[in-house]
Order: sequence, then C-alpha cells, then structure tokens
Amino acid sequence: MLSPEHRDEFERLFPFVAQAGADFKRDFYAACRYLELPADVSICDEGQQCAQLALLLDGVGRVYKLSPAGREVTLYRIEAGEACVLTASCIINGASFPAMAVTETPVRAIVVSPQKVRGWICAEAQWQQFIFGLLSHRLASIISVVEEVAFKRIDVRLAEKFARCLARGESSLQVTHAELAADLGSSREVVSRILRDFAQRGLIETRRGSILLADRQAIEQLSRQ
Amino acid sequence: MLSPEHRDEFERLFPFVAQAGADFKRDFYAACRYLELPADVSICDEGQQCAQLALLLDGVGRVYKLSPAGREVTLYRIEAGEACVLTASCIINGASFPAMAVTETPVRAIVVSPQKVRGWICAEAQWQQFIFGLLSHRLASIISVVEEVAFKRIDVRLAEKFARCLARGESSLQVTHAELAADLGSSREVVSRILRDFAQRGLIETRRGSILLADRQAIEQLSRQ
DNA sequence: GCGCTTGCGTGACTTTGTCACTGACGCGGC
DNA sequence: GCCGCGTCAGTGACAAAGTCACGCAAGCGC
Repeated sequence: MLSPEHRDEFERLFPFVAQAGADFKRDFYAACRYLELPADVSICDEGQQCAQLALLLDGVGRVYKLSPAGREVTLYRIEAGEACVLTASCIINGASFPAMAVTETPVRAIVVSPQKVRGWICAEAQWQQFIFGLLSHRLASIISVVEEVAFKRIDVRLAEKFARCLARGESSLQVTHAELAADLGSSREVVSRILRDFAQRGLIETRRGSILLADRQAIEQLSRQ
Repeated sequence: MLSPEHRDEFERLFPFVAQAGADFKRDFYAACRYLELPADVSICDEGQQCAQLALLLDGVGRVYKLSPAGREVTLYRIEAGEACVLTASCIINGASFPAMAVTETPVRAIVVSPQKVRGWICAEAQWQQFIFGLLSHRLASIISVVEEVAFKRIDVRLAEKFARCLARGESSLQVTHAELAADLGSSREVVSRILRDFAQRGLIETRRGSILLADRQAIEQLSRQ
C-alpha cells in the first residue's frame, strides 16, 4: 500500500496510471510497495529469477553483462520515470535474468510483484502500453549498443560520452578509468592510454578519480567521428 | 484475404490464431495477405517506415546493422514461425527501422498492416501475447549478440558457428569468408586468416565458397572457448 | 609515519581491423 | 579451347585494441 505523497510523485513520473480507470488505480496502489536502496548494491544477478519489477522514482540503475574473464559492458541505465525492461521481459516469459543489475546512486522505487505485472498485461490497456513501450524502446537502445561495440573506435566512444556530459552542462565527471572501461566494454589500460592522449592534446585534464573536460570544441568534433 | 491452404499452413506455425476467438480469426484472415519473395532482396532499409509486419511461413530473413564504412553485424535471423520484432517494435512506437533486413533464401510470408497490428494489440489477448513473446525473446537474443561482440574472440565465435552446423547434422557450409565476416561483425581478411589457421590445424578444409567441417571434436572443444 | 587499498602508467606481446595488392577460380562468349 | 571478367581468397605492413605483469603514488585509517 502506497502513501499519498509517494502516489503524487509516482503519477508525475508515470502518467499512465492516472490515465487508467479508477479500479486499476486502486488495485495498483494497493499492490505496490515503496523501496529505497543505497548506491552500489546488487539488484539482480545473472541467472536469478526476477522477484519484482521496479519503477524508478529517483536515482540510477545500471544493467550490464559480465564476461567470465571479468570484463563488463553496460547494456543500459534506468533513471527516474523508467523501469527495467529486462526484468519485465523475464517476468513475461518466465526466463531467468540474463545480465547483472546494480544501483549506481541511491535509488527510490515502486515495486510490483511478477503476478501483478503479468495479470495487468492481460487486463489493463494503459499498463500494457507502458510495458510495450519499455520493451520496444529498449530493443532499439540495445541495438545501438551492438552498433557501438562492433563498429566504433574507443576514442570516439569516449568523446561521445564526454560530449553527452557537456550537453547536460557538466564540465567534469567523477569516474575512474576502470569505470569508463566497464561502461564501454573495454579494458582499463586501453582507456588510460587514450585518456593520456586526450590530455596531451589538451581535450581533457585528468585527476585521480575525475576528468575535467577542457576543450569542448575538440571533444564534440571527435565525438562526430 | 487468405486461401484455405495457406490458413492451415499458417495455423500450424502460429498456433495463437487458432486459440483466439472466432471473431478475431475471421478479422485476421480477412485482413492479411500472402506474399512470396525471392532470395537476396532487401525487405527494409535503415530509416524507412515499416509498411507491414511479416509472419514467416518459410525461408530465412536476416536483420543486420551496416556501418558507414561498409561493415556489417547480423542482429538476428527470422525463420518459419517467427516474425520480425524490430518491425513490430517500430510499428508500435511509430519509429523508423533502425537496421537493414534482407531475404537470405526465398521467403513465403503472411503480412499484416501496421493499423491492424496496433489495433489487435489493444483488443486481442492472443495477438498481444504473441507480440510480447516476440519482443522479449528478441531482447534476450540481441543481448547475447552484445556479449559475443564485446567479449569473445573471433576464432571461438567461428567455431561456435561451425559447431551449430554440426549439431544440425551439416558437415559443410556454403558460405564465403566475406559472408562469415558480415555475420560476425568482423572483416574478411581476419576471417580468412583464422580459417587458414583452422585448415592448417586440420579442423576444416576450405573450398572456394564452401567449408568442410573435418574435425568435429576439435571444433566443439574450441567452441566451448 | 606505516601499511593498505585504490587508481593510474607502462612495456611487451597478441589479437583484431585496415589498406592495398595479387593471384586464382569459374563461367559465359567466342 | 581460350579469353575476359567478376568473385573469392591470400598476403604483408601497419594501426588499434586487448592482455599480462609489473611498478608507483595518492589517499585513508591507525
């Protein structure tokens, strides 16, 4: 059962509930739970069954693949107003989770049981639309991950990442080289070498655990290949 | 409107229609069309709107990404009893097709208009389930493509491909090195080098345009990394 | 200050991708 | 038969990326 404050916050981020009928709304709020998680905790591991579907109010989750050798690629991130599609997908076809999920920041979320997720898909048009949108958008986003990994050079992908930060108005980022490598599906040494290059060419300045984006022009140019 | 023979064939491959109500069945068969395509024709190009959803009766389609430099990775194949999810996904959220699709063999299919695809999702539980299954299975399959491309060595991926052929009882395959490269998202020269290696070690014999799988044991061992 | 952990730099080597060629095979036309 | 041409495959040289095995140093707790 959800408190009124959480309901308001939730409906701002997930308008589909407000648009649904009163019956569904009552049922929905009766069935879901509020949850808080600290940063850097595991949400779901490879091979597990999904215990619940989380709709994020706040914070960032990261879903990634882990290789036997210990390398990573992030498949996608989940932010406020989104839900983890892979969880939804697993719940729908009863499969086990094919990746890893962790919180990157503290996370506040509304969680729903697998039974309800499945039940509402059959019964509620708004919920159905919501889940469909989730699946089909994520499909497209993961295809672009394939494209990046298969075709693009790592320096360009790093520059793209920096350019996205600049576009959000951030002129530095608090990440280690190892975290960048895990994000791109590369290795720490390769990222370090490219960043040293960037720094020598004046694109960035590196600090322990953070990177200053110095030359906006050059970064954006490189990010366009 | 669909002929009775095609209906029977269709229902064997797509049982969800038979399980749906009589109204839907009538509507469905009235609305869909039978289609034949030769091998190696383009079905949909990057950026196009999807004109229809195809449910395959026979043959194989390939959906792949093409890089500006001309390299390819295949995202997935569609065979009898399946439909192209990306098409479904694009139709659902009105997006343009983010990849390329071609027929690899002659293809026979039943096609449905985008309007009907969308309409039935709201109205018909069986159709809904079918499309959901499509989306969520494909999501998982594309994630495994990311995994392969990001983590696995090309010799292992080639061996996996050969092992899958062996598992189907095929002891040779009719492909060029360039086709293998396009499939894996690599380049022809790399594939050629590795195949020369395989041949020297006795795993395969190479002919112009085909490959004989000679040492089953060794191929299967390598395919397990 | 001492020891630890974490983050980063480096050199040597392997694997993969790219470029620019070359040769070799197979088919149709003459 | 043999010529020409398109397709397929091999090669050497080099660039980019991944791996391995280090070493060093900045920050933290004690």
